[in-house]
Amino acid sequence: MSEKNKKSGADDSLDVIPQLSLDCVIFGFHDSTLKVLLLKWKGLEEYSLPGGFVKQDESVDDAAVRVLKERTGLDKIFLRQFHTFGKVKRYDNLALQKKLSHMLDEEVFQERVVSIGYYALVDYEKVFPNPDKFTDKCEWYDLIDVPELLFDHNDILNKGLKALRLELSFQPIGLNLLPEKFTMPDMQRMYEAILDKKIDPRNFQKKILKTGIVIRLKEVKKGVAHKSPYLYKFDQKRYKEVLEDGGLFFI
Amino acid sequence: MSEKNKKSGADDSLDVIPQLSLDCVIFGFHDSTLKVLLLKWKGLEEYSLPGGFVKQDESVDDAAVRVLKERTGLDKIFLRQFHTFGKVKRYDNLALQKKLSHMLDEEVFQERVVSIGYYALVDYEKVFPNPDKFTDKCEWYDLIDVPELLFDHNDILNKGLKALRLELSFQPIGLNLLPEKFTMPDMQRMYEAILDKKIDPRNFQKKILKTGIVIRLKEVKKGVAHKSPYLYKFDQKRYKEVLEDGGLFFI
DNA sequence: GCAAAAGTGTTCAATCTACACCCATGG
DNA sequence: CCATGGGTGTAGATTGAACACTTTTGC
Repeated sequence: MSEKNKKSGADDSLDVIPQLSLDCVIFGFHDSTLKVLLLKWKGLEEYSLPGGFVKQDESVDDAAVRVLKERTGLDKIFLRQFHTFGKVKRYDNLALQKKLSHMLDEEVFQERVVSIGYYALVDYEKVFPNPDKFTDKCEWYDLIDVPELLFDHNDILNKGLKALRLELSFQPIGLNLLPEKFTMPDMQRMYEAILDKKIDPRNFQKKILKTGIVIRLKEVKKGVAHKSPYLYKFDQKRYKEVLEDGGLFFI
Repeated sequence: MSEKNKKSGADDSLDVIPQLSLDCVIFGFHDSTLKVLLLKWKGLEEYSLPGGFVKQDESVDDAAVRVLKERTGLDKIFLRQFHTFGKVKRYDNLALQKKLSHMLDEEVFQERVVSIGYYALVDYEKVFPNPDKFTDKCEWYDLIDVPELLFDHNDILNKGLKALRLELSFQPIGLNLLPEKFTMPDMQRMYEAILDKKIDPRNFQKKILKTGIVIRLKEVKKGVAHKSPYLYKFDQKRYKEVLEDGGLFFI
């Protein structure tokens, strides 16, 4: 969605930085799988990442927070800038122009746009997807089901996923991706979904507990079939310490 | 140097992306210390990182290569984008305007600029520092001697250094920072300079040799006092493999 | 009572860390 | 010949990987 332009809009669009956008890869976690939030464009069968332009009086980070809030209703979430995409031709302008001519002016396609990529980790349950004026659907997709996206958004998504996986290796993750109370298997499934590989539950638990980022509660999760698992919550103080120390730990 | 603008220049400047610049933290290595290339501005006692704007018909990466080539004469070097700096006020516009009013138009300071940070690792011996039209000196500085820089360039420098240190932890480094033939102590001193810590020479050698990225030559370095050290060169094929595999190795 | 997921400990291998002495060279 | 930096191996500690059985629950 980032490829709108100051010439295309009307009211809210004269005060943005031209030729510079941002795009967000918004990850959520549900049913043991990693999901991404995609927007379906009006009148098209095609999808893109949520994105937008940077206003003259807001920082790029704030713009990302705004886009995220607009699309998911969430703020105070985990958001990381991971790369800026600056190729001259980030997509086939001509083909795109045909597809989008019903809602964007011609000039939009004459100017290249540099886009700053962010990824976010959000609590799937708390998100209320909310399309914008160019799009009519805003939906979660399983990573493996992600279709071909508009612009170079498949590249952005892949690079964002790579950055997330790398970051996972030396920073704690989960505070914004899991619900407040969660079980150890929940957390393990999150790691497995992100890394796309199986992890041994004994070794996993040992590692996580050693970091001290989680606290076991006195409750167990009831109402599930089979043995009731313990509930945990994050020790936010410790979590932040580990984040800042870069307390390298690998899964 | 990135804060010039299409309005400030004359000939070469109308075809750049407005409000978007790039800045390069150029690291070199000499006398066991890590150096950074800084530019001194004409008529001022102040310094900045080398930087520039992105032309409409070049990619951001190409623009960084160009800036690097202009300032150092080098190409085919190691260059990495590490962060995009997008605060609204990246520096004190008013103070800066006073300092630079003799060579930049007033409007330059009215528009904020977002800057993409790159760091480069170059062979100190092969660089011919070359100031640009805003600057009259282009010199290497020891990291610890870096003065207060213009704009937010101290921030950019620090973040670039941090990114380099992190990258050092899981990627081979040195191909562009050391001369073609080097000794194991040379390489160790490079790591020590970058990480700013002492490393045990036996453990260091073991680790480096295990990765296979260097090949011991049949020659030794002559003409130095004390025992002649062996010379090594990089096994470039293996080096690139390890780079791509992200063959995590820690020092 | 049975099917399915949760919980838990040990062993072995690999890796990391710490550490000290002899050697070769130029001066 | 001596001062200086280069070269090298081992032992102990730590960490990582592999692995299986018992428990609890809902149905």
